[in-house]
Amino acid sequence: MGTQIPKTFDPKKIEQKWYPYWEREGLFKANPEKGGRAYSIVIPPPNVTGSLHMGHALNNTLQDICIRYRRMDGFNVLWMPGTDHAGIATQNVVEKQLAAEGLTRHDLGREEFIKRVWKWKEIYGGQIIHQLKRLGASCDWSRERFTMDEGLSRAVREVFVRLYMDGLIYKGDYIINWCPRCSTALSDLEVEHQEHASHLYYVQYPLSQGSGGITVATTRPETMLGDTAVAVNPEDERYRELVGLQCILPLVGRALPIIADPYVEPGFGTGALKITPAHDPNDFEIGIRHGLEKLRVIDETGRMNQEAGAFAGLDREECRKEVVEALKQKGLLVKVEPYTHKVGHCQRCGTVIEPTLSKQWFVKVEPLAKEAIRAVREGRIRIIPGKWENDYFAWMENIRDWCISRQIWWGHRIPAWYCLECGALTVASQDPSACSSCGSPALEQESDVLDTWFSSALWPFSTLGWPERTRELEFYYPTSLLVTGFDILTFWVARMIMMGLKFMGEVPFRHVYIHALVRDIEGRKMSKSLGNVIDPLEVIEQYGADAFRFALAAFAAQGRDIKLSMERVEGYRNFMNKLWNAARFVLMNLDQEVLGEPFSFEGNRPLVERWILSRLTRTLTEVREHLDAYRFNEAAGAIYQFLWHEYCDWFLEWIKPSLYRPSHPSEKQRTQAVMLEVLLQVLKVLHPFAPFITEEIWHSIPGRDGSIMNASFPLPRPELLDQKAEAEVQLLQAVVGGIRNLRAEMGIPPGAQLNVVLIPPAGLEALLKEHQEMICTLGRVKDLLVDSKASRPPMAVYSVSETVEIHLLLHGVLELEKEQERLIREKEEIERELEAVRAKLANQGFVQKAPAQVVERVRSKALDLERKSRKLAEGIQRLKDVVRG
RNA sequence: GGGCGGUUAGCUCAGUAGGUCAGAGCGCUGGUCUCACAUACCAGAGGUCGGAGGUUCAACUCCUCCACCGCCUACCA
Repeated sequence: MGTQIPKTFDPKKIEQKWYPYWEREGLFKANPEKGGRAYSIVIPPPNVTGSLHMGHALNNTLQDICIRYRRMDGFNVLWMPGTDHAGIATQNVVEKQLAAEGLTRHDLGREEFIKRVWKWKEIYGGQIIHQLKRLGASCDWSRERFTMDEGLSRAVREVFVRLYMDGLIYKGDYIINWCPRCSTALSDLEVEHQEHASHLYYVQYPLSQGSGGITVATTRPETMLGDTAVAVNPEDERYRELVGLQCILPLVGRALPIIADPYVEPGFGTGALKITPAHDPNDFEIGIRHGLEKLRVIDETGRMNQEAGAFAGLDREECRKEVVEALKQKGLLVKVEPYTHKVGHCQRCGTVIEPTLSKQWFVKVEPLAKEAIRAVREGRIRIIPGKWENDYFAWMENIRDWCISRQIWWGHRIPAWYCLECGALTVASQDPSACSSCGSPALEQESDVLDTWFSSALWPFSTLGWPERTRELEFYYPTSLLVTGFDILTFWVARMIMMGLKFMGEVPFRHVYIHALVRDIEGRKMSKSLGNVIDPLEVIEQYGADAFRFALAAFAAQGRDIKLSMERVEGYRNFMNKLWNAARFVLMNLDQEVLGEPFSFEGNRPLVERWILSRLTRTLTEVREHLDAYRFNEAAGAIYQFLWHEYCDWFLEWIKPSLYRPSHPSEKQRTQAVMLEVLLQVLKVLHPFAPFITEEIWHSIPGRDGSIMNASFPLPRPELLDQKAEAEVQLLQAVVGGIRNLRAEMGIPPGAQLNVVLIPPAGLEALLKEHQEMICTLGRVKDLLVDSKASRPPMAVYSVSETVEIHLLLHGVLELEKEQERLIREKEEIERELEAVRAKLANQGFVQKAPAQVVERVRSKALDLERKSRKLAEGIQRLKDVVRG
């Protein structure tokens, strides 16, 4: 007999064994020179500061499934890995480290600080890469990139310069989102809005002329120090006479014009709005429309500046209190109402954003967005599930210019130089030695760096070597698929599409698969503050990477978030163990001869073999279809169902007698060959989901050369489909099920001997007779009589399954009354069903309008039920006869 | 304010293009250590598919309204 493998599956050992093997053998390596059909994915580069969380785990599991599937299916595959320098996030981490030493980045100076960040990156930055390896990710690590690499930095400069030359990058004074903590500008996307319970303050602004005043409502009284107007709606009757007059800004004494602007909602507050163009985006717009002065009163650190007069030096929050107090004393605070509204916070540090007037660099996105919309509209890119396309369009159609400059140090420094002589700007991809305008060598580079997402936007082509025309670019671009979460659809995906179209003249990827969010079991986002984070590495530690990956795939139904808990992974750990033991069984029952021979699909086969091969074929077809459509859960489910409930529960049990007590050695070996072949195919189809265990089992079967990764992904053979065999087995299963059910209902222990008489309709007699042994084995029957003409045995319990009468002979006394009741209950149930079916058939509309196929199906169901009901009636009658004597 | 999504067995969820789709896993109940597996095997209970209308011969599946929950987004201070 065959090889022995351990009784329970130990994931840890095999994970440690196979990942290094794959790397050593170079099985993840991509080579464009080999040609063939290209299939490529670029990884969404995790932040260097990051460590693996559930989102990464899901994201990369799905990518790995796609990649391994295509690789086995004969594609020339590239999975391009790398990390993102994550400007603000990384700078924050290192600054925190410095703070622990009592230092700030300014103590070090720019150059030293950047050195320090690089040093940090070398030490801690690779963490997530190791974690991805634990998961089994089959990236081509030899190509790993970092967004601050020399090559990628060159791409960044090149893109910046070209966009600038095309007039798509400009610098200007605009109101932007300012984080006083990070001390930098942020794009709109980096601002998170949260509800705040706050107050609405009503403040009286006295008129310059005569008595009276105008009351404005504001949530931010401190900004009044920067007010340069008061606005009302032009349609508002209440204020019509005041428009054109002036009022006095309290506490400051400045005269403010009262203007009319349609933006003002008459119904909100008092209908009068104070205008602070330098600290509110809407006021800014109004300011431009009316040519108002823009007066900054809050500085980079969130404190009031000199313009705030008496309040200068105060923090924003402090100042609010003081202003309110001062107004109260002057009797100008009319009232205060509680008010809840949304306030912008810094995505990275949570500080309240200060909208501030500032000189920044912008990308003019509209022309780029137009092309990007077209690419999706025309189907050159497909977003899956399709509903996300709406979000994409909605965002792209209302897109605003993208603020790309950041006032931090860690990142791609903007390739623009100011001439200290003439003030002209030189933008160049190479460091210039002289001013492009006056030729002076006295140049100073822009100190701002670029938004991190600027370099990420280039990722699909910068990682492939752009701006060089590399073989990689030629062969692997456009990439085949992008797998990502919806949260960065706008941040990243949309921008990659814009940049890809602009600089490669072609979309960056064909498909975008948007996966769900992983939540905790109660549906809450996993977050450190909630303490509900499940660490992927702990899951791997406990249940193994394969079980974890399979679980994630099985939960990845399109359009719904995943609620994950350890218990749910456990079930899939059990599945892995099931596979393990099935393999163990196969190995224990393999003859040497079988291992030597290649499997042949030809020849006459007994029912059970035709059946399992047919079922396998269906499973393979389904798995391919589901994977091609990104229905990972369905694909996983199909494999699970087939392996556990068809291969293990029925096939292996069914063939045991012929393995243990074969009538001919050749039959045994033929069966063994099928048993082995089906297992091998399952291993291959399962490999993308569970790479470690499948590799381990693959190698434990003698005669396998090399990695399962080199095996080809099974192609279904349609000639193996056998509907007749499936129908016949279904009937046999029903009969076995009927016997088991009777036994359980009668409370007969599985050990007890059973005698059974089956009375089938004449047409089924041969089939049942032929498979008496199977029925006996699986139904645990000792003596079985199959005879369509047999008379009903007197002392027996009775059931009808698929028109086959099942009589279970009892040795003891049959409680006739009870048995009668049981049959009556069963009959009633059948009758209820029958009634519904009959009503359907009696409905003229149904019979006339429904497709013939459907009507036929209902008719035959009615016949079946009638037959069953009749047989039950006969059984009941017989019992009555027995009782009478 | 706008948009989107969810509401199916005790729990977590499938149900792809209206008619064997009322399903799975876990949990539960009863019975088994049956020579691959107790991380297992066998059997079973359990849902008028959120509510109300409508379309249709036929609706969990399409339409309308309502309720609750969640998300995204926005220029009502």
